[in-house]
Amino acid sequence: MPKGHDNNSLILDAARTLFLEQSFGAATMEAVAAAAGVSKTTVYAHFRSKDELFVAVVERESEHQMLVLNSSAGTDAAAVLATFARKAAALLVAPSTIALHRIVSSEAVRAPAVGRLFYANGPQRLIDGLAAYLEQAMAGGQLRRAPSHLAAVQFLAVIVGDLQLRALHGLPPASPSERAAVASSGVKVFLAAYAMPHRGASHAGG
Amino acid sequence: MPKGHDNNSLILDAARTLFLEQSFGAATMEAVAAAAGVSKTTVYAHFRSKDELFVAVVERESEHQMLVLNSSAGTDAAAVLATFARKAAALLVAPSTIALHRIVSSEAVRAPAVGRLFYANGPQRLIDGLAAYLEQAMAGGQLRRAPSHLAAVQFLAVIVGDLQLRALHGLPPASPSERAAVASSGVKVFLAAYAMPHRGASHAGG
DNA sequence: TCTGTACTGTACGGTGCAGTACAGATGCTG
DNA sequence: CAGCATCTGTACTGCACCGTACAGTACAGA
Repeated sequence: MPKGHDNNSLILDAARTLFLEQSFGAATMEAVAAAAGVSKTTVYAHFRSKDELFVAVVERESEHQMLVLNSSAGTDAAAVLATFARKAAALLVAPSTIALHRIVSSEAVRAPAVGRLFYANGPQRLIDGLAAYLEQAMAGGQLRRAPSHLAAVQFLAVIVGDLQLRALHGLPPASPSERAAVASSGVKVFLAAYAMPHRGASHAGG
Repeated sequence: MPKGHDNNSLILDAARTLFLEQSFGAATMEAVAAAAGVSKTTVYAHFRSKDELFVAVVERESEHQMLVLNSSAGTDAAAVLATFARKAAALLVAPSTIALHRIVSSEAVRAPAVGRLFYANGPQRLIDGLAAYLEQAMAGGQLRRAPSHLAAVQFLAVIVGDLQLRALHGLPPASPSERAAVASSGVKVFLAAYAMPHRGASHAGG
């Protein structure tokens, strides 16, 4: 019965909420049990330790960090990227994303495996997905040929700017319009380097 | 006597080391005292609480996150930026920088003031310094006119790519040559958007 | 009705840590 | 030497939390 209403899911949901709202250290197992409407004993019946519960939460949660770009192969790359940029910027500074980054990076010292797990399931996939699209756009002559992985990383970096860092440190969140402005300006910078030149050229990329 | 050998400094140094190596939570006051070669009572004579000690460490430490770009006004902007990029990339992924980001972002939930303190003394200053230089280069006709603060943010973002994020999550550190490659490619992307066009144009920024 | 499984609620052991109390040592100054 | 500030070492309080034990309950199926 992989429904999503069994105690296992209830516990995971409760743990997710508390870990993200507070931190791994500040959230107690008793609070998790209470939030799940379950006894502490039951929590330990499902997860052998707090660490194991943490790993389960991170594993499930980091997969929400994905974003599909429905390329529709023929469409104008600039338009596709602009849309993607807005969505990606919103995702990268979303409260749950920020909270996840916080707790994972903080626990990454104690448990390096958690850090790798998160990065591989979250950011890495996002980058790879984007890189695949860029590769295709390069092959289709819409973008200049260049290492696609590096280009993907640069794209994501330039469209968020410092917004993610600011959010991580608890600075007041950027308004959606500010986010859109940063994302849009970032796309222009990216395209200045990677769009096919109509006339003269100056190359960019690794 | 603002020398740096009084117990106050010894305690700050010890706390810095332990907080950065482990975390705020994992470092105990007894360990701080021991590392400083001082009794726990003395630690409390200098700092009223662990939190106060933490703030003092963050305040002192975040100022090391600075970087001066000796512009020499006339020099080629591309060269200045390339040099700066290498140094900045190294700084941004340096172990102590990463560790500081980790603990601050993690404690920013509990104590938002610490997050703001760190950001203002560290990243913000770096951005502002770079923005001032860009402004000057724009005025001098070396770079296209554009909002300098946004450009500075984009510059820093694109020259580190995902290296800082990877480091935060404990992924194996990038080699100096990889860092240099990412930084150098980032500079090219930045200049593609912000260098003065020699012929035709497509604008970026804003 | 018997049995197995999953859960509840509470109480407790063990541990680790922040912060304090206190008695004594050390050293500086007049 | 007297007086004062600062430091040491140790022992202590108080507390929070992880993880477990245990006695009892709900319920499904044979």
